[in-house]
Amino acid sequence: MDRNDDFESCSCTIIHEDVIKKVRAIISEEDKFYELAELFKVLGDLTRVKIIKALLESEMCVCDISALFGMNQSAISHQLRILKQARLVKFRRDGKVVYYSLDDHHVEQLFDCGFTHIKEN
Amino acid sequence: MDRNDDFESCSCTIIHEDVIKKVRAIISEEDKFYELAELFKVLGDLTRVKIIKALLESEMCVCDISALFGMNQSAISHQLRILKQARLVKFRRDGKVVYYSLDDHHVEQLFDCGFTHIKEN
DNA sequence: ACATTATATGGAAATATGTTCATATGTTCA
DNA sequence: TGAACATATGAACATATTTCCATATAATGT
Repeated sequence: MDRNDDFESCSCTIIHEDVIKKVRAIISEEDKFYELAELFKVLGDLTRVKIIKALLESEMCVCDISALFGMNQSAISHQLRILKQARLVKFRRDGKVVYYSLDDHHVEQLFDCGFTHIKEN
Repeated sequence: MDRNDDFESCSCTIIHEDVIKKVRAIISEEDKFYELAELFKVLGDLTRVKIIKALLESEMCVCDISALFGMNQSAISHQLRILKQARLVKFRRDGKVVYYSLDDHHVEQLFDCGFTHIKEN
């Protein structure tokens, strides 16, 4: 079952070269996975998850969100900027007030899928 | 300073109370969203994304993964522990070798959904 | 028992991240 | 024009994260 092959980049002596070869292609797609990881990183923060969840219900201004979560306006602005850069939210300005809303409907699907995992464990 | 006492952390005077009321329920579900954010946080790292992608193809031992990515065995072990704690991977021991494999098939769906978002932007 | 090998783990260092504070920007209205 | 207000942003700070190093643990074979 085990193959003893020398492989220079690892000090281990037991390497399954057939497996490595099969899976090696994913390294060439590293950029793709970097983007995916970046997306998940954006979603990997409680404040941002709550903002998205709130925006699933209704568009909201920065001040509403700050009030809703009892958080600093600055903190919310910073987080909205991250969500904006990830193209997850968009905004419209109405006078002094800036309203944010979701820019991607896949987020809901991602959330549902995430919850499915959580519930199964 | 006139301040709305209901929302101590926000000094804004224009608040859309109806919107706040509508969305307020999500605060009571904070634990749920904390778990979701934690899941996304685990997926929000390139090394872990690559490990998962690799394990989608085949079960692999720690050494294989280290060799494949040209990374320290210790780094891989630490990352596998995080994935294990999130119940995303499982392992079996065969002598000295520990083989890791995926423990959740929803991950693939999450990845697909993430890629859909990335492609649309 | 001892050496070897694969993996796990604690600690340290470098880096990344989230929040707050102070302040800037942009808009409205007197 | 200038005051008031909503939002944005840079800097600073505290905390979290990732990797590496050294070493521990576990399994195997001599």
